[in-house]
Amino acid sequence: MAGIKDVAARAGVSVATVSRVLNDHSGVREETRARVLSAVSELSYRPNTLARSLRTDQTRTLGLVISDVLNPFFTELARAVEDAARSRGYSVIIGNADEQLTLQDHHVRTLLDRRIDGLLVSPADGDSVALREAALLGIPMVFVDRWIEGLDVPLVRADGRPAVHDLVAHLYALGHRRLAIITGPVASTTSNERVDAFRSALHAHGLPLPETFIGQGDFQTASGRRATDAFFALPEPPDAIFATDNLMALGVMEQLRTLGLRVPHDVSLAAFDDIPWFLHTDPPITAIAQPTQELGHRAVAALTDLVEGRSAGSVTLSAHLTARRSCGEDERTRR
Amino acid sequence: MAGIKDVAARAGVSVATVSRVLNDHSGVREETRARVLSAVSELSYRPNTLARSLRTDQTRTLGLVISDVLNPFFTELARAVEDAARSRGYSVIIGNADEQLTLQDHHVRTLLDRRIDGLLVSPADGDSVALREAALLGIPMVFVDRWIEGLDVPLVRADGRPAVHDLVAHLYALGHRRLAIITGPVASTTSNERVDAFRSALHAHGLPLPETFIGQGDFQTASGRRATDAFFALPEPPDAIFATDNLMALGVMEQLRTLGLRVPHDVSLAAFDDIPWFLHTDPPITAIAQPTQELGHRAVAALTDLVEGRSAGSVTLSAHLTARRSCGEDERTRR
DNA sequence: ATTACCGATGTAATCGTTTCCATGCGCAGC
DNA sequence: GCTGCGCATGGAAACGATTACATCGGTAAT
Repeated sequence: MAGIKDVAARAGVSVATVSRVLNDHSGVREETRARVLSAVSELSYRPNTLARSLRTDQTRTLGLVISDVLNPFFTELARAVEDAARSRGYSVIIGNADEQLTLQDHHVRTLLDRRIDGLLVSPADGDSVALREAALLGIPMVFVDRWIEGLDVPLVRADGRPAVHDLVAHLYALGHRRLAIITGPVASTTSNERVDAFRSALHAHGLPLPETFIGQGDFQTASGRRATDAFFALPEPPDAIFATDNLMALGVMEQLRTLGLRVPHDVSLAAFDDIPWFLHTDPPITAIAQPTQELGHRAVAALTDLVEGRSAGSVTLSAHLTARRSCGEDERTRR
Repeated sequence: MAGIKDVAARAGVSVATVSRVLNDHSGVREETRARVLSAVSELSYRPNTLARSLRTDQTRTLGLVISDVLNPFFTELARAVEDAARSRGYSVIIGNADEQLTLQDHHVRTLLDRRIDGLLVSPADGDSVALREAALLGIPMVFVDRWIEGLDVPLVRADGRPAVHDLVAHLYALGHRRLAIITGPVASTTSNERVDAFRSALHAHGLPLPETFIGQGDFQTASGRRATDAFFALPEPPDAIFATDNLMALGVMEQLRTLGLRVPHDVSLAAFDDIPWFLHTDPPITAIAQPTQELGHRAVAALTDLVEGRSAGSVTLSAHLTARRSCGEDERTRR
């Protein structure tokens, strides 16, 4: 591949001049610029970003660490992030942590080794040494969707609590009284928020939330299956299940099918995070939808602010309930 | 951030020695190595990969360009690729082309600018200047799933033709005679293969494939909706629809719902690419499943072979039909 | 006519590594 | 007591860009 030297030689100028043209600095005679430009295209020269970044100490690259690419919510988020970044002239490198701390830290380190300009992260459950270090080092960083307590990092997320209250009210109105929830990983901030909101909403309706109705999940499909199994091993199983993410809702459906139970006849189902398929499942699933795209855009906006030396604050958007048939029929949802 | 010089100073050796320890070259006294190593950890030094790559001319990074991250098939593929690459000590940078040639070329160029060691690509429909150039430049490159005619690049894919024949036989056995198909982009290799196989299978059963039963799609949800609309504007609509990817199948379902039609009562539906949700849609959807994970692994194996100077050939795996209720009931699919 | 300045360009240091080559030292062989 | 050799280490040149600083005509101001 041709280097800047080759271009300089071909155009009969010094490398400095070529560089000036490439970064359009002023003070290059129009005719010289033209000569350089044609040398560039004749050699189909492309600058080596490694060398450039090494010298300038900036990569115009953002790192995005998410906990599970296979989760449609994160896929959509990643997509939105990439769009927003590209329109600002940044590229994005994605690291998929698969809900594992070690993998997450591996990606954080790899990204820092690549000298990304900023880090967007939706941290997995638990304490991350790498993230703590990065924050201390002053790497521009923004949390999206999930966060880690005690770190002074801006957070872009949607507050799901009002929507969870709406969901509980909806279930209550439909006559459900034995409501169960499937959580994410123990220390997951989003999951905890959803569980707390669920508990407080139940309380407001005078309903209990027994320990046995809290299924321990990990945001993965298999845990939805296990929790469902446990619920139906109880003498008095729940009459409604709220899965705190869409993959676990899939697990619930899989297991209900195995157990020969029908939704909503035998048990109702609702999920956090709405996805296109929920409209076509049997039955369509009631879900709480987050403004995923906007989350992505806002997060990138905040991060680039930080990267470019401006300040950035946290952003809280809101989620909303989309009622469908999986919780039983009522006036609103009948079609 | 600490550099190799700081480590050298701290350990009281030269940078050359530090480098030797880091890349564990032989010929460093055990005691010196220990001193260096402790300096490294005291300063929590991490090598600057930009500088390293600049010097060594290798990044241990693979580029993956796919046409649509939001398509579950590609998400799963990307995931498998990342896994396989990581286990071989490579990282992966993903570029999402969104089925647009210009975006695809943008990503290819960006990746080459980053001096990735090799390129894995599932090209979008049409002629790609950037890919052609890259191939000519001798960048190690492997196609996965889709390919471009006339380029001498190894291809890792699944041959869907036998499974398409199985599907047609299945539909025929269930009494369907008016079979329609929704294609991908016009020049898409995979889509063409699926259409050809479909046509030849129909022929084998003595059935025609009128132009009006070929819906022009683009592998995106909206095109599935449009094609469905067109089919049902016909005086005699089809009694079975085969969508050549899962997103278009989603579009078909959306539009059928709008039109008030039921599957499989009013029309049957089948899709290429199986995804977990197909088991839980109403009704469960008959699909042709590709060995996605293995595709990803094989593709990475081929690419790393190329990168590391070995030779690599094309790989063809096979896809298989998974019959469910969306084409009507029969012995096999009843449960 | 001298000075001062400006606009266009070149020279060379620099970024953080790797790696070729040189150096110094101890020891075996003669 | 040399010579030669191998081992551990250091010095310095790359890699390909950016950029501070120097240079060099030419023109305007005095």
